[in-house]
Amino acid sequence: MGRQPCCDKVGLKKGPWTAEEDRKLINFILTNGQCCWRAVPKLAGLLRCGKSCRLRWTNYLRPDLKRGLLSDYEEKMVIDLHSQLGNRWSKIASHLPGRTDNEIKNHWNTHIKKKLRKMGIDPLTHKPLSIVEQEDEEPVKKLEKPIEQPLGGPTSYCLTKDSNNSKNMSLSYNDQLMAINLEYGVEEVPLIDPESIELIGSNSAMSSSTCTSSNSSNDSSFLKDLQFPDFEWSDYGNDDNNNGVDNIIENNMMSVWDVDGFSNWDLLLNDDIPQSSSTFGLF
DNA sequence: AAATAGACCAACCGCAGTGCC
DNA sequence: TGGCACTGCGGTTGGTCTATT
Repeated sequence: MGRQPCCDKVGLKKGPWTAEEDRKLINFILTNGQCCWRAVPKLAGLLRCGKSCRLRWTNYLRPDLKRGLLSDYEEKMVIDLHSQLGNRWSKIASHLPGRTDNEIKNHWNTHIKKKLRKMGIDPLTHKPLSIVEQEDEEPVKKLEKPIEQPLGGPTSYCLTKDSNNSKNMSLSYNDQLMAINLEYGVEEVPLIDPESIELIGSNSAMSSSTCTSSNSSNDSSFLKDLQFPDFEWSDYGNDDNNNGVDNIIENNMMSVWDVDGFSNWDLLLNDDIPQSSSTFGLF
């Protein structure tokens, strides 16, 4: 017996989400928390399948998401992690708070892959292309899965803004590694503890540039006005130097992140904190 | 100004994993 | 133990935007 489809697709809407749909979904989750996704569309009055709702929420509507391009530091993290974990995007994303697996995957495919190739590094194996080509000619030697190594280990690269210039491209692999160690130090690529991730609670306006969706129907400006009480849609990941962490500390921000993603929301919702409260929950 | 190509990214698809009955 | 429901994940698609011709 075949498996039932995740939802009855007849009459269900597909494609880009409208602002109205976003609003409904956010209001529903803020009011009720996350329950079984299958029931969400019905209860929220949406003509979407539960899966679509979950995806929309986790990849776009969650208030703890950073928007905007990945910083150099985040890119380096992604490369390091990819060298250890391969295409396990969700695992990689778990080390980059505020970033989704989808976002990282897209960024990898559209930016990082190209940069690595320009540097003469094979994005699949994280080895110099010359070596990979040699190995391709020797089919006996099978390419192995990237070996698990500490972050900052020999498969990490220096991928700074000038990594595209010919100077860097001409570096040997060993020189590149040396450059990495000089720039960051081998021990210096920390894993970010998810528990330490916090969100801005100030009232500064969200810059429009943080609304990166190119889809006009996804105009998320309304998100600012939504029912997250005095909640700041974070743009701390959007600054040039990724000094967001500093901003977070300076702004006395509060943790909204949790391992399971939502226990804090649940706390908020269950504790009868008034919607008008300027305290966005202290955890 | 229009056409085309390439880049980007949100969303979809289908399979795998997990937990419950 | 097997079937089912549900969630999570990674690969892929397709629409939109931007740059180039």
